[in-house]
Amino acid sequence: MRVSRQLLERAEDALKDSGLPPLAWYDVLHELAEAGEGGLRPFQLTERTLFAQYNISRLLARLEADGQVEKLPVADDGRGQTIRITGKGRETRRRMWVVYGRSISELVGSQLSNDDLDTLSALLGRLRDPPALA
Amino acid sequence: MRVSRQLLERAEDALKDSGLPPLAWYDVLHELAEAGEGGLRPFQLTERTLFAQYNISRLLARLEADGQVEKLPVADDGRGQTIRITGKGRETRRRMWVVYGRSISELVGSQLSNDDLDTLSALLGRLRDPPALA
DNA sequence: TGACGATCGATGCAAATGCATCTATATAGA
DNA sequence: TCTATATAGATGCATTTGCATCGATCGTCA
Repeated sequence: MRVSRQLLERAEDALKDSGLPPLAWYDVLHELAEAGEGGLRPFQLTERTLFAQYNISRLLARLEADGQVEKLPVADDGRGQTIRITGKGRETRRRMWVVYGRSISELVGSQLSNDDLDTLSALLGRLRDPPALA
Repeated sequence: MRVSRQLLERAEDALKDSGLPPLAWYDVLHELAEAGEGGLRPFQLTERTLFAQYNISRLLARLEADGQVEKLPVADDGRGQTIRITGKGRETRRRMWVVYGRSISELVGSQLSNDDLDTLSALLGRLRDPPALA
């Protein structure tokens, strides 16, 4: 927990120092960029990013207000909408990755060998989707 | 990052379900309990917990308002104060640990062997206090 | 078809966080 | 000693989060 908090803080600081938006934006833009032109529904973003539903709702409102994403009605579900990344959004993501990627590389990559990284990744992977608490 | 967020969320949920305060309280109460009767200065808590200075300031105000800690003037520095945990604070920490400790054990302990835990701990340890970003 | 519970997404309000700044005391240097 | 600078901690204000709930549509089942 302490290590993750420290790394997160460093990465956020690096973005801030470069005048870029917070990591949360990156997480969403990244998922949307991977999703391509088809876009994603907000509830899919909620699942993939681990942000709470209301958090995604508001984050998307900010992203839309800033022209990073656009909201499209979805044909077969009157409740829903599809979120698609815009050109500006792709550009933002790219610029954030320059800084974020460098942070990861400096904070993590330079401290551990490739074998270490494989080991760490495997161990942490076993902690994903842990069983529900009793 | 994803794993840490998931674990953190699960632990917070477990505390909430038991009607207990958030993890931040535990972090501070834990440090203060370890410090003993001598207590700690707020800036020491800032260093140890990785909370921002203003965050500690307000967290301590809440803890004091709730009787979990007490603020004492400190002899040799008129600016400062010493924070000491109260009996109630120790009791809160104890009750939180029952739930928090069980979460750790279920979410982490049950997934990894002792050797795995040693390995993980060593790898993460090498990521602590990373070099400043360029 | 009509009623009912479930799901999608938004939002009012309270609490917490982040940022900048402030007050007060301490320390160092002329 | 007097002044300048640094450090400890608090706080006003804007933004974000958390919680509960709402409105709207969907799916199911009588």
